[in-house]
Amino acid sequence: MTDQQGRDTYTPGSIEKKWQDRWEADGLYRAKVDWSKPKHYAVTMLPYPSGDLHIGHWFAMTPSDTRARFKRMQGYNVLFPMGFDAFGLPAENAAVQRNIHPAKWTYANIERMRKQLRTMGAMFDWEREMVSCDPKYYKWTEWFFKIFCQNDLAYRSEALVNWSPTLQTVLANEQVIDGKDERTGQPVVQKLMTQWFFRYTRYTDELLNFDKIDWPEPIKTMQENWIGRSEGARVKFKIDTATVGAQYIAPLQPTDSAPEIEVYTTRPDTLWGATFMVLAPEHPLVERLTTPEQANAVADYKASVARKTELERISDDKEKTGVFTGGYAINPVSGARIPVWIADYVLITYGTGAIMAVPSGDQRDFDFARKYGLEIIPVVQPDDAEGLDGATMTEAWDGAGTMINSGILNGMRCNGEKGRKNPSIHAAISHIENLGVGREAVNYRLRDWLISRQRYWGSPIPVVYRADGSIELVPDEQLPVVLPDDVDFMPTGRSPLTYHEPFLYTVDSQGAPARRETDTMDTFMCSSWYTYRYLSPNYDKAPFDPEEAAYWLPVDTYTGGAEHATMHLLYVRWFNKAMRDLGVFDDAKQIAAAHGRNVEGLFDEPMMQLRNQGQILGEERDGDVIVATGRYEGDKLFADVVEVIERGTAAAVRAAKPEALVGEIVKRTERVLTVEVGGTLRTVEVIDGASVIIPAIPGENSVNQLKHHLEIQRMSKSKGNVVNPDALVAQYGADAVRAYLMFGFDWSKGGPWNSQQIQGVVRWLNDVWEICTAAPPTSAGDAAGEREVERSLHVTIAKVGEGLETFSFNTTIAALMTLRNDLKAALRDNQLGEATWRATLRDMLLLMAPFTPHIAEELWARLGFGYSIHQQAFPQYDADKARSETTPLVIMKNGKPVGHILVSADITEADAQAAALASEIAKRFLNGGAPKKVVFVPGRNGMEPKVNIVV
RNA sequence: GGGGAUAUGGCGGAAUUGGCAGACGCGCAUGACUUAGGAUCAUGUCUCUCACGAGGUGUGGGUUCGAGUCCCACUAUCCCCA
Repeated sequence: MTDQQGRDTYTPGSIEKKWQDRWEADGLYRAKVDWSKPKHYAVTMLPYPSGDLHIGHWFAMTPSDTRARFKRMQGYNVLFPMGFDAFGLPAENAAVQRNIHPAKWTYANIERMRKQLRTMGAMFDWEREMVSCDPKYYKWTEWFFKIFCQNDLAYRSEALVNWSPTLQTVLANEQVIDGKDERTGQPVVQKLMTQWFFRYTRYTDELLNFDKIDWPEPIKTMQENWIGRSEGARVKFKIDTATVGAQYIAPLQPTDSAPEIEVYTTRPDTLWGATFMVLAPEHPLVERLTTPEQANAVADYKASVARKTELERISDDKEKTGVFTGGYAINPVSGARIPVWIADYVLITYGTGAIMAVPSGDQRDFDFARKYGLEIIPVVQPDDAEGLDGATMTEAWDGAGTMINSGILNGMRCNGEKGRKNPSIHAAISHIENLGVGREAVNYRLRDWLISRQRYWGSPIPVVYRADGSIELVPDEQLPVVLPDDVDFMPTGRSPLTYHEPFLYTVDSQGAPARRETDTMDTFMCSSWYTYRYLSPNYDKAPFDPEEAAYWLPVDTYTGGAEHATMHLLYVRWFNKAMRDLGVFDDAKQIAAAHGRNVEGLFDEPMMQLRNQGQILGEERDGDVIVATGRYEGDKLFADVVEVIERGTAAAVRAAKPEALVGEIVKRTERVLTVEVGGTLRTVEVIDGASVIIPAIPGENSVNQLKHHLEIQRMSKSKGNVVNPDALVAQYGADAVRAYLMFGFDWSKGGPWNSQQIQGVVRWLNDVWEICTAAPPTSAGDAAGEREVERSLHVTIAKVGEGLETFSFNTTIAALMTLRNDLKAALRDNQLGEATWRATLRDMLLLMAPFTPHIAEELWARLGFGYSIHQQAFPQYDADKARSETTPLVIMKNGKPVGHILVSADITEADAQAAALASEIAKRFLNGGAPKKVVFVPGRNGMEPKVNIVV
């Protein structure tokens, strides 16, 4: 397109596809091992192929691409691959609901997303693409499972699962809403089943060490809390068989080992205050402890607990419930006979599944004891209280104080610290170890990684079960165990593998009949090693080619959402350590050493630097303007009629109905609306059964449909607030979308989409286009003006280089816009000669190339520079050129700036103080008096020098 | 419940070791060019004040020559996990 002057106008549609095709045809972004160059391996978290590229993908990937491009211009050999996390539940749901095979659905989505991803203009090396549901990928997922099994990193054990009695199947956590199956609404119960686990806990201590990696502090803190290391003791409580004996439903036999309940506690010093015990209802000793009188109560309670989710069980806001088993245990230090209860707030999967309850020291135990009338013995006396009495105390005390009622610990100091740093704990551990009733122990909140999924669309577990129940791993030469294609998705909710006979019935290595494992692996398993597969997605001798790994590993920069802090980002670290210890990196290590790389600790961590981006939310919108009528109680209106009206008619309606409340909804919490009426906020509660009238939405309306002001939500199709990147690219071009996503947000925070603000970058790109496509200036230029532009350019080079290094994309584009402003002003004033104009545009385009690769390449070509701009070096920063000869000297009075004078940029402290004191500004407030103090702040990093005069 | 974070104009957001708060942009206002303007250009835009000045980064304290930034207490909001 051309404008009135016959010049081309900027039409991204006509240049972007052209360059994308050319770059691909030329293999411009192929990354090949080149030991003569430093490498940079950048990865952005791989997408799930949901079928449509989302603006969130653009927000995550294009800034990562920009930084990878920057690294390339800095001289690194950069690998920036892309792939698909292609196993998972949505494909299976599509199969059930729409009768499409998961593979077909997934591959169609991948094909579509590949096309969409190409419109980003990113430097992905597509020849390295991996797809996790491809048998040549999951062959190695299975292989990893095998080597973990062979090295005691995988084992079978029981775990609670969500079991649907109606469907006779297991449901994933995300399929269970409020304890019910999200599709059928039928109740779900917790059931113990045998499943596969990885020994996550093997590496807990190493996972707590972050010395080698540059990861965000919040992520490290979250991983630490997630692992939850605590120090304390394991203590054994004997069951009181003497007093209850054969009354138990399942009496202990003389041959049974000593009946004991083991607990873990971080506070062994409070052992004397343990007045009862609580077992998880699923604890194996419960049956043996239950007396006939309590049998019905215990059975009923267990049944009710099975219906609760873990979340419901441990949330503190609900009242604790429990049932007495009828059995007793013996407190090992005090000898007291204490009752044993079961309660839902104790989980079988955590610790030993049993706790000693110290009501005087733990609020949950305290509440429980008060509710059921159990004894409370205070054992730590706070310093400001005296004569604590279990019968009258009102809350538990877990702080510092003096030990009381605690035998040999009496009078000892409890300093409130954790572990052996606390003298009372230190003494208690020694005591119980001497008595032989317990030992010091470290406990982790982290549990082993449960990888079994009762689903079809996942990597098979390469295991067969022989007739005698023994387990055999499928031999390597039979890998991968392939998912059968010809499966029926019956709407039972069960995995079709469980009734696919050719898959199910097989033979073991001796030819004897055996059954295949029908569970598949957690998809987090697939995404735990994809960064290695990128290196050689077609390699068939190992998960990756050691020649590639020796050069590229580890990942230098990993980017993605912080929501993966404790799941994916911990799994990848665990996996990497397991791989290292099983020798998976040994060949790569040798090759790397042969090339002179320092291999010490090279494979200890998978990703050296991690940065997180935030999330793009739906666009903010205005709230509904409503007319509410009803009954006032003070200032609050209980409305029985709420009607949404046109914004413009509010004043008229207000005049016509003075008794009604008319205004915009700024907030809504359930049925309570906050309504802005002429600048003041009013509260409206919409009563039960009130009529809500929303003319735009026909039919019956509910209070939940009222829109409130600035409502920001995650984008979703049902909310109708999805921002479609394809449409934006068609309208503004990929470069503008890339630039806006980087400019309009703090990348680490994200925020609500705003469809207006993209105009800023659109204007920027139009300006750059015009500047670069205009005829060269004919003026000879003006030395001072050219110097200013040169200075502005070098300030920009510094800011862009620094901003890209630190992922500060928004300030970096702001700097480029400032350069645009300076350049435009200089051109308008005819200050630039052709040589300076050309040199400045050259560097400006180089600075823009990582952000807006297409327009930069196009203008680069039009200005006659050689293809390709993306193979050029980043402009060299020259501090002398960025320097200005004079600088404002800020004069401050008591720390407040009051004005400035112009001085030489390299002014000395003495000169600056003298100049400041002599200035008219200072004289005015000094009034001839002497200053109390004068502080000089030297100028640095582009900041002006300052003189603070204290009066 | 546990954990992580955030709070700055009408809006998105800047602000290096504490050193001119509001860069850059959106929007808005005024003017110009136009048949027209949702295009473009120019100027302005934290608040109060004609001005001189004064105040100002969720609230209340503190440290400092100087605090958006550091410390203490509080309030509100968002995210994650179980």
